[in-house]
Amino acid sequence: MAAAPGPAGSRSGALDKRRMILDAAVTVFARQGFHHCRVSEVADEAGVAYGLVYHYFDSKEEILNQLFLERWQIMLDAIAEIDRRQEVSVRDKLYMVASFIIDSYRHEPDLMKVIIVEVTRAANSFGRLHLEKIREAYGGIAAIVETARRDGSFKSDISSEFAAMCFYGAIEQVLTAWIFDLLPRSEEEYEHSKGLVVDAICGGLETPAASAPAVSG
Amino acid sequence: MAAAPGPAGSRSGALDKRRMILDAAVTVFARQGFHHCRVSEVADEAGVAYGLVYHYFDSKEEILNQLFLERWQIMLDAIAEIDRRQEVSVRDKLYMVASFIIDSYRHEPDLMKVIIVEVTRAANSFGRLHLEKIREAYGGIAAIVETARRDGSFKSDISSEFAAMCFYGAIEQVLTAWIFDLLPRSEEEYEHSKGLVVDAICGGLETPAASAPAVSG
DNA sequence: CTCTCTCGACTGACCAGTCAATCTGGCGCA
DNA sequence: TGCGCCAGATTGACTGGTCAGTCGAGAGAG
Repeated sequence: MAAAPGPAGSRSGALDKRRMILDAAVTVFARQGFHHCRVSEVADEAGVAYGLVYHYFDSKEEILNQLFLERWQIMLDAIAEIDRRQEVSVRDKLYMVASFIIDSYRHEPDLMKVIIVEVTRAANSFGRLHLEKIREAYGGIAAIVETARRDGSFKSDISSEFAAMCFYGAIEQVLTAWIFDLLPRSEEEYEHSKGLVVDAICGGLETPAASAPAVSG
Repeated sequence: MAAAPGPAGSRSGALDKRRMILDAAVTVFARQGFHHCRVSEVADEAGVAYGLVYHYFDSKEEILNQLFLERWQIMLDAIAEIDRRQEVSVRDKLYMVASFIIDSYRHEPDLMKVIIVEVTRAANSFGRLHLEKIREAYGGIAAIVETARRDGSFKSDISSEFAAMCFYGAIEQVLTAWIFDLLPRSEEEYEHSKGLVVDAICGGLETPAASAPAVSG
C-alpha cells in the first residue's frame, strides 16, 4: 500500500508533504488534544520523518496557528460577505452565519473541534495569541445586529456587542455539546439546529403570547 | 516575618494549610493557567514547602478537581433550589440562575476564571473528567425551562436541553468576555447584564413589533 | 515514644526542538 | 548523451531543559 509515489512533481510533492502534516495534525489534535500528543505522532500519522515537521514549521504551536488562522479567516470573510448583502433581513443574515458555522462543523468536524477546543475555548493558553482575531468575529456579528438595532427591529437596550456574545456563545455551546456527545448528532439535528438557535436568540424562548403583554403595560 | 505561628491550634492549623494551598492555587492558576504554572509556585504562594502540597493532595490535578467540585456543587444546589421555588415565574428563575453565576464571578473572579477556563471550557483535557457534573448543570437549567414549555409560556419546538445550552452558553460567553477584557467590567455592567442576558434569551433580540406579526399570519 | 505535619533536595520520565548525514532530481556543461 | 554538482527535501538519533512526584529526615504536640 501507498507504494506508488504518484505523478506529483517534485515541487508540488514538497507542498503535499506540508499539507499532509497539517491534515495529520488535525486528526491527531482532535483525537488526543494538542497538549496530550507528541510531535512524533503527527509525523507518524502523516507518514513522514519527525524532522520534516520542523522543516515546514517552526514549532508545534505554529501548526495549530496555521490551522486556526487559515480556517478562521474563511469564516471572517464569510461573515463580512453576509453582512454586505443588503436585500437580506437581519434574522436571515444571522441564520446564514449560524448555517456557515454549523456546516463547517458538519463537513470538517475534526478541524472545527481542534479550533474550538484548542483555540477558541482555550483563551488562556493558546487562544490568547488570537484574541484579536476571535474578537473580529464578534465584531462582524455585532455589525449585523447593529443594522437591525438602528432600524428598530432589534431591541435598542441590548448592545450589539452583547447580543453578538449571546449569539456566538449559544452556537459555540451547541457545537461543544455535539463535540462531547452531550446533544445528539445527525444531519437532521444540524439542519434543525440552525433554525432553532436563530429562533431562540432572535425570537426568544418565550411564546409571543407570553412576552407581548409586557410591552405596552 | 511570619514568625508568629498565631493562636491557631495544631488541628485547625493543619486544615488551614490545606485551605491556604487551595487558595494559593486559585491565585496561581488564574494568573498563569493550570498548565503553565509549577507546583512549586503554588507552594510558594501559599508559603509552605513543596512537599506539603503532596501531603494534602495526591497530584496537581487533584487540587483543580477539588476547587471545581467544591464550587460547582454549590451552583448545582443553587439551581435545584431555584427550580423548587414554585411561586416564582420561569423568567425570574432564569434571572436568579444568571444572577447566581454572575455574582459568583463578581465575588470570586479568580476562582470562577479557573473553573471556566481550566475545566468548563477545557472539556478535552481536564474537563473531560467532569463532563457528567457539567451536564448536570445543563440538566438543572433544562428542568426549569421544561416547566415553562409545559405550561405554554415557552416555545414547545425548542427542546429544553437545547434551550439550556443556549442560555448557559450565552452566560459563559459573557463571563469569558469579562475574563479576557472583551467586554467592560464594572458593578453596573454585572448587574445590568443579568437582566440583559435573560431578556435576550427569553424575550429575544427582536422587538415585539418585529416578531409578533409573524404569529397570526 | 509515636504520630502527624513539615521540609526541600533529588529522581525519573517525558518530549520539543536540533543537527549532521543522506537522498533526490534538475541543470549546466562538455 | 552523460557527468558532476547543488539546493532543497528527508531522515531519525540525540540533547537539553523542565517539572511532577518521591523520600528520608526533622520538628513538635500529646
